[in-house]
Amino acid sequence: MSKSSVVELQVVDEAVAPCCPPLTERPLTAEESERTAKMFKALGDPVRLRLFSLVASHEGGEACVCDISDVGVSQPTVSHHLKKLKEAGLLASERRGTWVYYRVEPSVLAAMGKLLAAPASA
Amino acid sequence: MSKSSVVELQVVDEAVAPCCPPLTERPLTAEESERTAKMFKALGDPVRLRLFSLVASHEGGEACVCDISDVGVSQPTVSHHLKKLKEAGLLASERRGTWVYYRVEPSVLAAMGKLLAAPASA
DNA sequence: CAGCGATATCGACAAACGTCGAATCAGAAG
DNA sequence: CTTCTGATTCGACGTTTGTCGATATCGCTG
Repeated sequence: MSKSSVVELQVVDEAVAPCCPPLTERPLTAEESERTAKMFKALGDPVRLRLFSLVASHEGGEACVCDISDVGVSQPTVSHHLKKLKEAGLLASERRGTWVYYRVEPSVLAAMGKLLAAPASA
Repeated sequence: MSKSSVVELQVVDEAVAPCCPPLTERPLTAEESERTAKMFKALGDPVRLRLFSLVASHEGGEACVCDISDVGVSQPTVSHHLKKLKEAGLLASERRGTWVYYRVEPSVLAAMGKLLAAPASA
């Protein structure tokens, strides 16, 4: 409705929570699992994982949809997957004129990395 | 084809490959995405993620099925999910007498952690 | 061998998912 | 205002997934 609101980079902040000690440290509660699994599930599709890596590795940490649409599926499907990644809290989107840019939510990447961090050695 | 010499804990070695530079470094190829997404997908279910964390955090790095079966689903379902985790290369199983023990495939944990490692965020 | 407890497999079913083409929305440009 | 291009939404479809109860397998033990 509003032509340009204050919020450009909107995310589902519910999923961005600092959830999770390392998996090797203590078992996750049912609730933690529920929340965290959504992120893993979001990366559990080949096309989405590829889109995510395309955004993550793009210069400036963001990428226009038009730059990452060549992943072998139709454009509506790309849009659908980007939406899923956004809903999982992994990506944020911003419209700039004609194009829409996606960028990685950095805190989430760090959180997931920490989650999988191995205790150095056995 | 398996590179392992002394295999007592059998895994699907296809998925254990060292696949993957950090996601922020360069876009994954279609093939890399296909392979890596399977691991994320395996952790993309709440019950499976919980089972995995239960095994990962258990003393000795392994757990008997009987110790981790209380996750709110039926016993066949637990078995089904453990199989999925095994097929994804995340867990290995070993039968010792009456009980079956599962343990985390350590190299895979490290690989996934590296994959999500953030570039120190400037 | 018969029985028992622990896991795994099977078969079925509802729900969720990935995909597409068609239609719609949002800015930019004539 | 009309048109054009980029992106999202909609509706439909076949496939995959998570779950269960019933059944089978494996090892131990009497």
